[in-house]
Amino acid sequence: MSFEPILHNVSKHIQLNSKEIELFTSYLTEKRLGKGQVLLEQGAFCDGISFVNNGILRAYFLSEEGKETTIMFAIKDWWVTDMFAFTKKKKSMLSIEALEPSMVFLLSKVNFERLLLEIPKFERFFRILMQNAYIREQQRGLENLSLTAKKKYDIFMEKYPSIASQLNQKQIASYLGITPEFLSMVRNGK
Amino acid sequence: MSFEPILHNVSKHIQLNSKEIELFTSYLTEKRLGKGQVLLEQGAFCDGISFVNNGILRAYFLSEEGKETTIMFAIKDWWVTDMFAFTKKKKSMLSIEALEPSMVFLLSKVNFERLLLEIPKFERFFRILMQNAYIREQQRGLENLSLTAKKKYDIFMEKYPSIASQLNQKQIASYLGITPEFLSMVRNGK
DNA sequence: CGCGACGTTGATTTGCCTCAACGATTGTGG
DNA sequence: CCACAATCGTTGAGGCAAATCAACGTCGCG
Repeated sequence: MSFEPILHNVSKHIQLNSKEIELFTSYLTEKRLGKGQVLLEQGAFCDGISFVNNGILRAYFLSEEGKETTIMFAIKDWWVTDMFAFTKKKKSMLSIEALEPSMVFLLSKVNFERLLLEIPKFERFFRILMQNAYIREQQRGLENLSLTAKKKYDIFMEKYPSIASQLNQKQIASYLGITPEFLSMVRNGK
Repeated sequence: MSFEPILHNVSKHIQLNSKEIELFTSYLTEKRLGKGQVLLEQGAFCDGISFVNNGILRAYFLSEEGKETTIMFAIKDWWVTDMFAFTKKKKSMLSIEALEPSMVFLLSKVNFERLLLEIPKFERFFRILMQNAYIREQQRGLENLSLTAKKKYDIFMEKYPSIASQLNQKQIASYLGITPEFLSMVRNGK
């Protein structure tokens, strides 16, 4: 169990001394997920925020009509949670599942709050994280409103090639907000 | 020129002493905008982040084909900027205009950074702000991918009645990502 | 080997767009 | 205060992007 990847991630924005590192890592729980295993279930409470050490996760919303919409994929070096449920202490809107065997470090809600109090530098860290997440979501929202499926697909492939290569068509389609059948058309240029 | 509204906004998440209040307010610039006047122009550099004291602003993207997509409306007590351009020091993707005579307090990029260094509590404040913005955008993105125009309209009207009442149909349509003509259909249930 | 998930293709339908015409409302100069 | 233009909202005809549903080939895996 090496903390190197998560510490490297944190060090992108803030510097920790050895005492802080010790405290921070003591707040983390290692969690291993098999393929298809669920990290968070829609409707359940969201106990924390996870850093992906390795593997690949998918966060998605399942509508009443049974339609799945993928909110995000998370690979190595990404943080993932249902931020709404996490923040507002409401039941989760999203499910998060492992698409491949994965390992995450879970920072529980309680430990998250402790961490912010005890090492205020983490306010800065998460401020930057949230700011970037906000920018990404806004950009994606704009693309979804203004672009055609083909262009959205091209952008996705260009932006996240390492993610895309691990996904099947159904998963990509559910991220783009189109059907697998139509994605097939788009890809083969019919 | 009263700082009361912006101080009240800040006090929702952090407490400032009188010295900090003095420093903070010294970093703000009052800016008055006439109806239709532009706060930020697409392609220009984004000099700061603005708190809306009164009035109503609209942030939108203008595509090469001439199609406008509204990213957000901002009324009293909201913060608004092109977060992408602000953060990455790139040229602005968005324009921001006043729909009515408005007054904002501008916190310049330089002062923003100074503020974070000099009063680290503001890291917390903006962390919470960004976190909420992220949640909003993610939710909206989900709605846009999974819902029909009618439902999106209903949700918008329910969520932001005080904003909606100040908008004409073209503006609402550009926020929902549909044409004004189609919004007319939706409204009159044809 | 055979079954079930995955991808492809086609026919039909639907949600929304485009363009154009036309009333209603607003604003403005005389 | 009126006349007229400009903007705004409505309606309709026709078109296109994407959905739906169904059939079928392929492949990996028990």
